[in-house]
Amino acid sequence: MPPQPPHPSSAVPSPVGARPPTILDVARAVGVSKSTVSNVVRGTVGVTPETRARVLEAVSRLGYRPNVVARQLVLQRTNVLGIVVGDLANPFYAEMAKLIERCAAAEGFRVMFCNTEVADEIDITGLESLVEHRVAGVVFLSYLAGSERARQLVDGHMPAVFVTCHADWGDVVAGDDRHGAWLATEHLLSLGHRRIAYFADPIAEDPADRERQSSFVATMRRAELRPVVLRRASAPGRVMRDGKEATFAEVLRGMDRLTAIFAANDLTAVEVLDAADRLGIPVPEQLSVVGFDDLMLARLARINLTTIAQPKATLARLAVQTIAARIRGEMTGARVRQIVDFTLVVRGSTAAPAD
Amino acid sequence: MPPQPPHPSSAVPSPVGARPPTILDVARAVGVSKSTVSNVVRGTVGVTPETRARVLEAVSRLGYRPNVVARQLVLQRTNVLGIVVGDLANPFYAEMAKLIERCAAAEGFRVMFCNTEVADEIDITGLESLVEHRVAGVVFLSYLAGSERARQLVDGHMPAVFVTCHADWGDVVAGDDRHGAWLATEHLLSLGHRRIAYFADPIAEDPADRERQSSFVATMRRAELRPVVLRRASAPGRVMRDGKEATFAEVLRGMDRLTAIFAANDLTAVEVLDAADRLGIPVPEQLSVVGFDDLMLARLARINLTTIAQPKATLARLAVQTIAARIRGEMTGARVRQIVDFTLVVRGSTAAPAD
DNA sequence: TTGAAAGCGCTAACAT
DNA sequence: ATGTTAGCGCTTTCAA
Repeated sequence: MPPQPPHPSSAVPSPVGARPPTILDVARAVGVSKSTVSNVVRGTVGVTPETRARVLEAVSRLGYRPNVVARQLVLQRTNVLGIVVGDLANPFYAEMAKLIERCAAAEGFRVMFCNTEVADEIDITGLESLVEHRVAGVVFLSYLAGSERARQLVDGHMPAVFVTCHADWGDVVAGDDRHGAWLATEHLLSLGHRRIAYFADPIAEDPADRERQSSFVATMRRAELRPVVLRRASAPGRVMRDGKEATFAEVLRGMDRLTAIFAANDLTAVEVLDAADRLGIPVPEQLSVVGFDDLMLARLARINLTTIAQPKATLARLAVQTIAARIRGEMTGARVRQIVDFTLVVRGSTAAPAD
Repeated sequence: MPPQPPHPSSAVPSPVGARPPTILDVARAVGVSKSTVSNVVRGTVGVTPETRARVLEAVSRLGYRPNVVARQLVLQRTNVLGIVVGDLANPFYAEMAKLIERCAAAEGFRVMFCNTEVADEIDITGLESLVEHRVAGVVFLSYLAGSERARQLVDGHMPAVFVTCHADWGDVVAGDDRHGAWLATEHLLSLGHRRIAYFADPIAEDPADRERQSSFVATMRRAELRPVVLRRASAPGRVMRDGKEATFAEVLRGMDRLTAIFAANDLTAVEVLDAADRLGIPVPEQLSVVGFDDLMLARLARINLTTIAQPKATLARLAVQTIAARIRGEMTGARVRQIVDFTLVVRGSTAAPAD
């Protein structure tokens, strides 16, 4: 669409006026040296109240704002954190991104986002750009192990923290996925379910997903039950079971006669709810569903999903505190794994099986 | 929670090694001058293929990456866009943020987010920080008119574009809220509804909300019907009607005997669905609901919300193209308003009224 | 085709 | 208490 005619009341917008005043402009206006202005601006001691007042007056009169770029160059460090996130449109990452931005601001850091899926070995231009901007550290909200190029770029150059994901070359802040999956599976078992399937995340089968899956399998085996693992097939409404494609209906009603499904995350769980609705299978009467993440969406009356809640605010806080401590050099030595607890949130999508 | 003991296999992480190589390191390694390296790195003409090859070899051997901070200082401009967003946890903003980040990357810009609610005259430290970082331009995803301080900070210093929000001092890329509201209201009218209410956004009653509301009122008046306007009260399940507080049930079943509600946005619409569900009022049989935005969540089978779709990808693209053109000086002169079309998406939350 | 040198705006050590 | 000065890493004339 071509630009519309100008708005009636429009003025010429910001001719992106003369360059913003520098510290030298202020110094000249007051009749002092750059250093004095610098000292006032940075709030260091040793400036006469009277000089300080004159400087501050000029600062506000000229609208002076320190040029962070110049400061960063001379200080050899930035106050910018790089945030690598796989998909901001995924509410889980969006919530985490917001929390991290808030915590970072509280610690005096700005954030630069990069929506590149680091899974992609090919396109890590986003990360490269972050590194070229000399971000003080990188927070990975998603990271697929074995991204050697990503590691080369960051490791040894700046601190990295992995939040709800894992790598062996940086600090990790994550939940205990094995425990979470155990909570979910145990909840279903204690309700009396025996024929339970795990529905893997069709998008990113990352280490977290694999942990959840293997913990589900182990828990089922311990109960002497046969674990079934499903994943979405190419076509909607179709799933893969043991490498063989089938319809959702076949799996649910067929030989497995499933009474419960534990989904890798809430988004996947909602897909399961949708499929069940379409097939006329009532939840939770005929099918119990458990999700993972406790997205806002799981709380909606119409969804009302039993799920495993991640303490997002805690994860974000720990991640930012950790990387801030590394950046400030307050924390040195071996990398650290901080594991937070998941909790089971029982809502309306689970009940005792009918048979 | 205190840091856990180090991971068994942990090595000391990135001692944040020696400073990254500079252009001078490369120059010395090859035995040429800084300028030559600079010319090679930036791909300018006039370098012997042979020298170029030797420089590139050293670049990759030393792992040299240009320092964008230094480049920005000398060039007197950055390739960073500031994005001001009210609430990243709101899926609409999250989706827009993602799209804008993607478009910006395609145009060669990085983005720096700032989750400050610009409504807040008090806390615009986020915007201040963006300005101090000398971002090349600011994209406002939410802006409440009258934020004089925000205007002071940005106007006249760098280009600004307002996406799905409005201000009279920058370019605007938005949908036609009046038309969208007309589409929604007309849809309900054509289904036969006569007693329809508008449910205002309880959070941010911004200009877009007011446009939708006044268009709803005008459309109703044109049909010689009485427009009802509701907004959420302090307590859940309670609403304000004409300044008087009432329960949702009273409003729906009481004197207004509403058969349809047009909500300011999808999130508000979902609140209405929740309330109706709790009251045992079937949707759409007893109550039709229309939302606005077409969030991913509106598509879920369990929500299945009739709504007005914003062309988010188009909005993001136009916004980034516009600000990029301003930054590059390709676009000068009066500010521009680009208005995109909304479309009605009919789903299962609307039907003809029962009576 | 390549090199030397100035300078972007700021901080910090040192001098006054 | 304030001023002087030397860079931070890079781009960009201008010379060679």
